[in-house]
Amino acid sequence: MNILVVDDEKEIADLVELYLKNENYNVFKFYNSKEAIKCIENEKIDMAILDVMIDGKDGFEICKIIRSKDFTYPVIMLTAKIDDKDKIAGLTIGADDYITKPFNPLELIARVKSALRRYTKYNNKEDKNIIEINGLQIDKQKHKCILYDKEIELTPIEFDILLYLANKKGIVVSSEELFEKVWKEKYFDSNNTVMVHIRRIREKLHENTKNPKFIKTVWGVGYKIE
Amino acid sequence: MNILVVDDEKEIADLVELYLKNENYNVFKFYNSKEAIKCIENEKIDMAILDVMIDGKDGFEICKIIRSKDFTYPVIMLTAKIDDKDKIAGLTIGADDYITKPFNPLELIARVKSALRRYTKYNNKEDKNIIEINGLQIDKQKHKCILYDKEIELTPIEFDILLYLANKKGIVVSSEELFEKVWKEKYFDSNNTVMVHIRRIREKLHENTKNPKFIKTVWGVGYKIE
DNA sequence: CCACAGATTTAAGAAAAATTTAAGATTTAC
DNA sequence: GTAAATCTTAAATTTTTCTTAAATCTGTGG
Repeated sequence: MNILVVDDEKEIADLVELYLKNENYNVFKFYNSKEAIKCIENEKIDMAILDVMIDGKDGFEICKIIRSKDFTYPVIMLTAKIDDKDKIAGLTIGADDYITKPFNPLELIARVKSALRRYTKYNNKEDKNIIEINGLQIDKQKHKCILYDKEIELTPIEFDILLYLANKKGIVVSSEELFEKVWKEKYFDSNNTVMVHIRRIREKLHENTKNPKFIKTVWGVGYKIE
Repeated sequence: MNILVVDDEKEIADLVELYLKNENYNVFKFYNSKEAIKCIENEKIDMAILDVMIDGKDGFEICKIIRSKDFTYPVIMLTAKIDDKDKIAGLTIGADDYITKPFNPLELIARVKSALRRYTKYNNKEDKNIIEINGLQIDKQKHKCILYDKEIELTPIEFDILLYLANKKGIVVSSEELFEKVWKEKYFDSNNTVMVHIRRIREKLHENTKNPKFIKTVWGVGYKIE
């Protein structure tokens, strides 16, 4: 992991470098913005730690440059101020976190790790938008359903039913509840439309009729997915 | 842990999101109440942080909606005012805590953690949804019965009978009471349907016929579980 | 130890719940 | 405005569960 560190206060920059190297990160350290900007263009950077440099505002500038070049890695700003407004300003130009000086070394490391964790996790998968159950992936955002790497085409209602069940993984849901949540209407008796949809979903998921793997029937109660 | 954040001030919402993500919470963030309300219905939320939005009162409304849908997760309100009356109003509609802006990030996180700790402790797993008796677990929500880590498949009536007995652990229940509670009908004489069900439950629980471990017969009175 | 009331077992038919099917209605997309 | 896709309805079918009733077993008091 390569971390860019920029601070015109030599002591601070050196200290940050020390802590990071201690954790086995590779550090590109600069005391001015000019060289740092070159580095941004030429090296593969995974994260930046920038001083806001109260007077010169170099830190903010560097952050803007990073984002303007479409790099998405995390940027942490260092500042002497403890003003919330400053934080807001920094964050709106694309910084991910803020650390006020003087900082606790452990806090620095914790935030660095946390930011990297988030970054790599986010860059790994479309994470939170996908629910995974046993090889069945439901992507809420893309409104897609993937079974063992093959997309299953579901109609809107089918998708909603499956999603509702998946969100309640393991919990039994009655036809009535399912109907009222998906249709947002009152349920009336002898309405087996939910059942027909369940049937079609099972068909599309290639469920074994006698022993479904995903949508299970709980007699006298409802359905559950697990 | 999924946390819903709603604030029409983008900077504040973004800031809250940042701090929460830093602590590895999953955040659903909205700048308006309309989408947020949809989210409440469709996602599994563990906590909400809402701006009171002094003028529009959207925050209060969202809180009311959450409670009206019987969600019990904690709700924290954000407000610029430091007016005690507002606090009282908020708390009476079901908010759990109050944070005044500008807030200290550490305070925010501390309150979030504290509220979640309280909530999850109260809602703790074996909570009121699982009854345990001697290695026999009855999970009402999942409608499951587990004996020594193996699931036992019970029919609806069997499940209800076992659950009724388990809820009255140690207390003797007559066939008549059992029938009327489970079937919700009047009991008539020479009705041995309850007994047949008891038999099948015992069979499924692998009860020793001569000396049942769970459902015990109290001669001339009824059954009890202990 | 016998009588007998209460409890259990059994199996088969009845009932209830879930599934399947297909046709017609509705919605959506072009 | 039409065709295709999707949804709803209703009836037939299948599956599972429940009830009944008769035969059998068991604990209790005389």
